[in-house]
Amino acid sequence: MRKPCCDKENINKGAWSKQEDQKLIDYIQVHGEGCWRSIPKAAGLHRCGKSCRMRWLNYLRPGIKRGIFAEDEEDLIIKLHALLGNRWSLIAGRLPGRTDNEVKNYWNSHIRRKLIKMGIDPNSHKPHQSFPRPHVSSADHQGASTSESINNNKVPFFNSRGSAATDHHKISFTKEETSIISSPPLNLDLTISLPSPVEENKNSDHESAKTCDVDIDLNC
DNA sequence: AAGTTGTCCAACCGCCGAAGA
DNA sequence: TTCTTCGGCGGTTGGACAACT
Repeated sequence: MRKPCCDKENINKGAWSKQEDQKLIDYIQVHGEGCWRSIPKAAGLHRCGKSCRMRWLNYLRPGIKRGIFAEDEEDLIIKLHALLGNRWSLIAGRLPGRTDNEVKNYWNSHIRRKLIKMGIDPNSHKPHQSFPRPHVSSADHQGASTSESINNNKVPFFNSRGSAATDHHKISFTKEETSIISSPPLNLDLTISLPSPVEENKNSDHESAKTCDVDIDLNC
């Protein structure tokens, strides 16, 4: 039996009060982030260390962007989810100021539903077999790349507005992410363009770099 | 106006992997 | 090598509020 992360006695639960927030902010501003287990006691909070960490990282940390997601953020979440699955921390890492919790909530409450409505399986990002395919008029998928990807039996990325995405995101991935993307079980049906010779040279100059750039052709 | 249902989102829970003893 | 501790992550819950009947 695993020990609880903290003593359940004398531990506050539920919403944080302003005083608690202030205590945590004050403590971290002075001492910095550190041993979360010891922070509650040191800061005079009757909270679990994990709870303090969650509160700080998701709400109190400077630079947190609150409020509704922009269209491009939403589109990026969909695309990243298609690539990474439910790796909310990785996805959030690509959205400056957004937290994994927020991205996860937004996915579950908005995007998931929207995709289902569109007849797209939110897990596989492919048209759901039990759903009727959304009717797409010929005007809806103009552009060679869209029909091309369909002809190539590739599943187009749909953006959050119900149309095929037409932008061209350049996304930089860490080595870990790249290995996730390229691992066989994930059939992600990506169209990845080859780097230009200039970029190739640039990359070879920085072989030790921790990230590599993958141009994902999201034109559908 | 009151009751019911749906939605949102902050917070909790439990599991996992890394690090250290 | 094994055990313990801790931080981090993703899934889930439950309260607050809005929309609907």
